[in-house]
Amino acid sequence: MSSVVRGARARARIEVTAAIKEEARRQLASDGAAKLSLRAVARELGMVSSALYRYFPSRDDLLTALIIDAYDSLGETAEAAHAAVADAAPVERWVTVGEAVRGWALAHPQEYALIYGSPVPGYSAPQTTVPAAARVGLLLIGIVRDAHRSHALEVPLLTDELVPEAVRLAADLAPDLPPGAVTALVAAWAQLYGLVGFELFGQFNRVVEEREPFFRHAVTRLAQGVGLR
Amino acid sequence: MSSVVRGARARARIEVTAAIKEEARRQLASDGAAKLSLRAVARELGMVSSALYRYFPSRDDLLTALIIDAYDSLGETAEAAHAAVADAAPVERWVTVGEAVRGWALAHPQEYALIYGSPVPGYSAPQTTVPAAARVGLLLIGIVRDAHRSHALEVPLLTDELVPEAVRLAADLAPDLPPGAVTALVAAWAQLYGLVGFELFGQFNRVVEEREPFFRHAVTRLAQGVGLR
DNA sequence: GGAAAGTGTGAGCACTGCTCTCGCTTGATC
DNA sequence: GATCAAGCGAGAGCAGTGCTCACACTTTCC
Repeated sequence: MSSVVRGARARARIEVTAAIKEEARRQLASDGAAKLSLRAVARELGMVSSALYRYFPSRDDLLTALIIDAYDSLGETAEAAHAAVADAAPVERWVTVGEAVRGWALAHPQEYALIYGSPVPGYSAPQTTVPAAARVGLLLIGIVRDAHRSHALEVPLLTDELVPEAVRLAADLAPDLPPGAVTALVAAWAQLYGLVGFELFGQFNRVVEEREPFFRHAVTRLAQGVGLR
Repeated sequence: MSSVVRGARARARIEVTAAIKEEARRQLASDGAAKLSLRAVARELGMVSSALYRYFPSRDDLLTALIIDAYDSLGETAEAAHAAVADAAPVERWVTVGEAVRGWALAHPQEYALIYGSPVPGYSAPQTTVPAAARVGLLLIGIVRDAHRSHALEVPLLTDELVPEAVRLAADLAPDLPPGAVTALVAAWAQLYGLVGFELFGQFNRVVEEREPFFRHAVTRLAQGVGLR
């Protein structure tokens, strides 16, 4: 992809594409993914609906673009929050990332639902979304790796029944970490999203009163379970 | 509500209602909640679409009925699995319930997405669903309570910052359990669904290879974190 | 038996995603 | 600099959706 914008037409295309995504994001935030309507977006932008298909070949493609943006926005938020405490103790770094994820989710519920709730049924996220989706995971791996390198990681034990190969990530992204740590890390990663999802989707209504301290407590224990101290 | 079916008309109504739900469930399972169409259900049943509104005043009401059924089906499955190991050690009972939830989710992905994924956007589950939704939670509470009564529960510690009142459940459903146990229980409950959701919605693709032993291991550690032995 | 309530019919409204043809404008090529 | 293809917007149109309403018919209740 060339970074040089060749002419007025190319520049206009970029602007219109951005405007469409912006308006779509607005409608997504206010009404949810199911009610996101191409026609309504076009109407709001003062163009006819068929013109919009010059920019996104289908509704699903527009949604995919929004999903990637959402992953990036979440990843950026988490990375920024983490950067502010990069030199702190591992547990604090972990908790900070967890709280950043929760904060972003509460601020962008529909976008969170789009990426971590049930994927819009009948639609499976294409491969393009993978790199953007991995950002928070990589952040967590980095924290555990740092702890391990400075011998501050208490490696969790593996049950007998669990073969180390169960978590493929070990061989791919974190070959330097012991299997027990990777396993615990992946599980904690998923569990973090369980906590956020339950709060966001109302499962904690009439159950958990003080959400924020509860989350901080739970996510701290999650960090300890991974072996961070 | 009278349990006596008064006449042919009342009996027919029950049958038609059941047939609608059955066909709707079929379409839900095959195409997902978003593509569930009243007209298609009616078509399949050989009736005109407007007739269906005599039974369910709106699409959302039909969805609500399916949600309640799904909660009940999940609860029933979990309870049945638990009953088979009711006399076993607390950890085994816990793991059995967890595996039952996972098994049901894998067998009914769309229904699981309907109740634990993002709720269908623009639609918030009415109060009617609450009792059905609580069944698995009550099961888990029962396991912890039994362990506590037989002095087999290692009560988890609470961090200073977390006030015991944070988890309101303590005062309502399990006043006999210590706050630390209730807090850990609620967190573990949410985390269980994080594990199931990540597997179901593809987040473990290219990450976790051997799903079943991984899940068993993670959910066992979850039980231990609650204090079960 | 007659009034009232319940049930199915078909037309119709407003909306959706998407396609296709038509012209206009832009921009690269000869 | 003229030419010609590619990019773009407009508008009509198709098939589908949720939902409403007036109408007829049937069952139930008084």
